Amino acid sequence: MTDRHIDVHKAHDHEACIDTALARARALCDDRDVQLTPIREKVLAIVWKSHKPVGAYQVLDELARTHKAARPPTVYRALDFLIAEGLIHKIESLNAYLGCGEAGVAHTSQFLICRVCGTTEEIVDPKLDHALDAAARRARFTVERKMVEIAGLCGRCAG
Amino acid sequence: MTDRHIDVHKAHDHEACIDTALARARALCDDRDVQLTPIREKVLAIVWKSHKPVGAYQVLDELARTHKAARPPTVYRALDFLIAEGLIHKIESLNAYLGCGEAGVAHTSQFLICRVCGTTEEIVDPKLDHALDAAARRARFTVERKMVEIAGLCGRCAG
DNA sequence: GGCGGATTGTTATGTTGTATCATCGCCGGC
DNA sequence: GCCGGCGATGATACAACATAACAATCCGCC
Repeated sequence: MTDRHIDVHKAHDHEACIDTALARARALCDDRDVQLTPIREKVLAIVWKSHKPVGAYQVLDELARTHKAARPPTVYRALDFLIAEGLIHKIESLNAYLGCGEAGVAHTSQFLICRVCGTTEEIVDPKLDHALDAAARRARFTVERKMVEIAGLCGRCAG
Repeated sequence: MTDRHIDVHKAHDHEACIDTALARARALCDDRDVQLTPIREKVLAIVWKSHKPVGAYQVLDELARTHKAARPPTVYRALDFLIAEGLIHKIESLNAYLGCGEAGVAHTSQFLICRVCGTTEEIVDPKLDHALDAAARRARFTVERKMVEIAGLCGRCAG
């Protein structure tokens, strides 16, 4: 496999980004015997159009261009499916959705969200993950879902 | 100062909890020369009625019992003030608000949210905080706001 | 007395997310 | 062949969360 950990802040071949994500999604759904239907795939492609979280109604607007019957439930059902399959994440502090760069790999939601350009980078930091687990264990808490969202300035926007 | 790190999952004198929070808020606002007006204090008291995050419209319903003119902006303005002064936190994954147990002390938002009973514990974990900073630094990211929300089962509900 | 800033009142609207029931297409059992 | 079930989608309505914009009020201060 090629290195998927690209720097989202730098110029890169984003078409390839999207293609990789879609191909990966198809493979994962196939493995799991779940259906990546045309609607779901279109929604996934829309979410992947950038490295910025996208709102559900923004997805709806895009989807409606090629799918006139699209309504809020159409979009939310697709988003729910994609989240359940680990293909996208919800960014809670923005009520928006972002393609998962680590689909198929167990990991925690950890994000760096640039306040200026909106670009949101998913990071995978085992030490941070371990610190989360340790904190929960200390409080006798059984972890089901971990959310880490760090807002601020990306290197490009700060520099 | 008495130990304010009580175990929110255990039975405790919650009236004292509220009183402490309100007294602390009054003192902090006084120090800072900002006004903890009756509306703001009422909203703070409502948020502190439990250790579960409370929605803005739930606050509105409560507030309206004693303050007929209350409307959504009334509540959101009070909540915004309380957040700005560090007296409450917003729990992003629930769109709800929780009294801050560490008001006046610089700290990161770190929460353990029980899916069953709703009780949400604020934790202050310097190691976790450091791990967040380290992860951001590694990505050349300037941190402005850190949010950690861990959802799952509290010790009581896990059995 | 009146100016200015902070707070609250008031109305309307924008944004995000769900409930509910109907319909469709497919596939396997009989 | 057909029928029953299931997963997916269509369609309407509504609930929940949040803000815009402007008016009115209060209060300290010159």
